Amino acid sequence: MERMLAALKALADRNRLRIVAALDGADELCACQITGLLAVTGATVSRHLAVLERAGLVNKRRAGRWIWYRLAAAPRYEDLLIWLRRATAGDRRLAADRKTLAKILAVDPADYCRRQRSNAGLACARTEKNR
Amino acid sequence: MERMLAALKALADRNRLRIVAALDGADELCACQITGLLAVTGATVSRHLAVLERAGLVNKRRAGRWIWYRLAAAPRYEDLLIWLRRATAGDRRLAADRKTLAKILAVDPADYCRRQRSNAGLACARTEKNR
DNA sequence: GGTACAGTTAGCTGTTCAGCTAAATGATCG
DNA sequence: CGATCATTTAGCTGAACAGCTAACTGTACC
Repeated sequence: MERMLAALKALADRNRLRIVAALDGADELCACQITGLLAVTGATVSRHLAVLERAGLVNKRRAGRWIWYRLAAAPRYEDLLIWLRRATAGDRRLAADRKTLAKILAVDPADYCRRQRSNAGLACARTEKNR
Repeated sequence: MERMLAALKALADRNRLRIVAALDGADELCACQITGLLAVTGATVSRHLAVLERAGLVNKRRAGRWIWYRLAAAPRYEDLLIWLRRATAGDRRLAADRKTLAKILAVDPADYCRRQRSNAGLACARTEKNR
């Protein structure tokens, strides 16, 4: 029950749900790309990713300076993800996220991270409002 | 996304998860029986049930003095419940709840509610600890 | 080795929320 | 009607937690 509750609590947050949906579309993203997508601080994203990892929902992989995250292939969460996909099917916010993510993925990750650091407000970030 | 988040938040609480599991076993329960099961205040149970109802997870039905709750038959939450059943399959706490619930259901509801009011600590309540 | 860089951790603030008690509501029964 | 009973609402307290800034930890590149 604890593990299950951890998973539900991990998903019961708007930004973490957006992260999971994004990872479900693109299969691997670095923390920096997710930061750009959500338009929140890197520190905040880092904590969200830690919550998702502790719940066993995502895995991380270090590659040099970057850390890449992907959805965990846990049979335990198979049905949950199936529900999640259906329930998010027509969602506007997530549709917008997919468009933003496509723009982010079109750029080389190294360039994207550098640009994000120098210029806090990117195209994707400017159009989003949190809360 | 809002409705979905509401459902996830509703389930991301130990006692509400116990309520849903209980309703999934016995198909209809009155607030008083749930209060006995969880061993918390009636006021607390009432708020939990309101959260579950607002999320569309349960329905209520008034019958005289009592109010009966049951799981909503919403296709929207079908897959979620499927996952929930599998994920809770071997859970000890919920197994204990099922035993307690059997005892509660063995008594006439009217008697049960009256007895609960006069004597705060019932057999089922004494053996449970919250948090 | 020093600098720059990706990500994390620490510490703060404001909000949300689960639990309680006490008062209110709605329904039955004498 | 008045009493009683099942449930809800109001108001409180303490814990959990999302967001931020600033300081730290590794890693790569010069």
